[in-house]
Amino acid sequence: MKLSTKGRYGVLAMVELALQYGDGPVSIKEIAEKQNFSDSYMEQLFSTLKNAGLVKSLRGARGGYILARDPSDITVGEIIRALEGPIELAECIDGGGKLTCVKSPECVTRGLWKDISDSISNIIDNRSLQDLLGK
Amino acid sequence: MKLSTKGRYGVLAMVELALQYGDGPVSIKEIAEKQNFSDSYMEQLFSTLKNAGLVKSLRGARGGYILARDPSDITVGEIIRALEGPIELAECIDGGGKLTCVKSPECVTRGLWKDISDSISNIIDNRSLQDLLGK
DNA sequence: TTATTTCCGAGTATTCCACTTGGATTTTAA
DNA sequence: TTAAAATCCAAGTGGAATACTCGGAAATAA
Repeated sequence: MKLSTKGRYGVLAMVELALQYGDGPVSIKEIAEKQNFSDSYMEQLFSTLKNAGLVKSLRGARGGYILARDPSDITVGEIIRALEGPIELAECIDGGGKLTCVKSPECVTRGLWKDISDSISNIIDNRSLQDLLGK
Repeated sequence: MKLSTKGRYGVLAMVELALQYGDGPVSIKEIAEKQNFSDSYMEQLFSTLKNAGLVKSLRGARGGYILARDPSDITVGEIIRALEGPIELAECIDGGGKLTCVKSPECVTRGLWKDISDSISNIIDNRSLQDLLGK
């Protein structure tokens, strides 16, 4: 059970933006070099982050990205969900119409997966970028 | 971030064994039919579960599998770890020699991944098969 | 006007998942 | 003794997802 690179790279990239918050835009190239990521891959992640409203972009030379809100106001949960989709260990809960769990009502593991998802959410939704840098 | 079918099927299969604990061996065919899984795929999972010491097998006609211990003494954590490997969201912690996280000491996200892993472990290591059936 | 940057859509190599296949062996029951 | 039922074992496979790359177009600062 592992997070994909999207989530991991994404959080680290956002940390980089948080570090330079208030100092103008940071380019993908700079972030990619610092963290040793592929910059064309980073582009994709930032496109997603932008659509999610977590960053703003400035095009052209000297352009780049800045956080859309204060680092204390952006949680890890928002970043991860934007890049990886919702936190659900099994798709037995909400109605995707999948036949995976027809017997969802009587399923004994359903509560288990929900408890785990909730506990993950509880952590990531209560940790901001500021928290990661801070204490 | 989703659990693979190994973990999900595995826990459900073990629940099936727990339900019939004390009534002699249960065959893969029976479990697969009940849960609507592929039985040849189930075979693989049970092979792993057996190597992990969670089930015992009885070969030949009228054979099958039984839990190696009491349902109250087998945790969901043991099952999931046997089938899915260790719970680690990123491989920055223990020394696999991977170059992924050379700067592990100063990595700000390291504590985050660890906190999440710990909270997952806390749930799955404290929930037994008995718990799943019971209350 | 040229460098630099984001933007966008598509393509691709590799890995992983979720199985399947084809047997060999063990045991029970007729 | 033989047939059926079951585990055991190793390998193969198709499809999907991951982790990228590539080729431009558009915007902006110097």
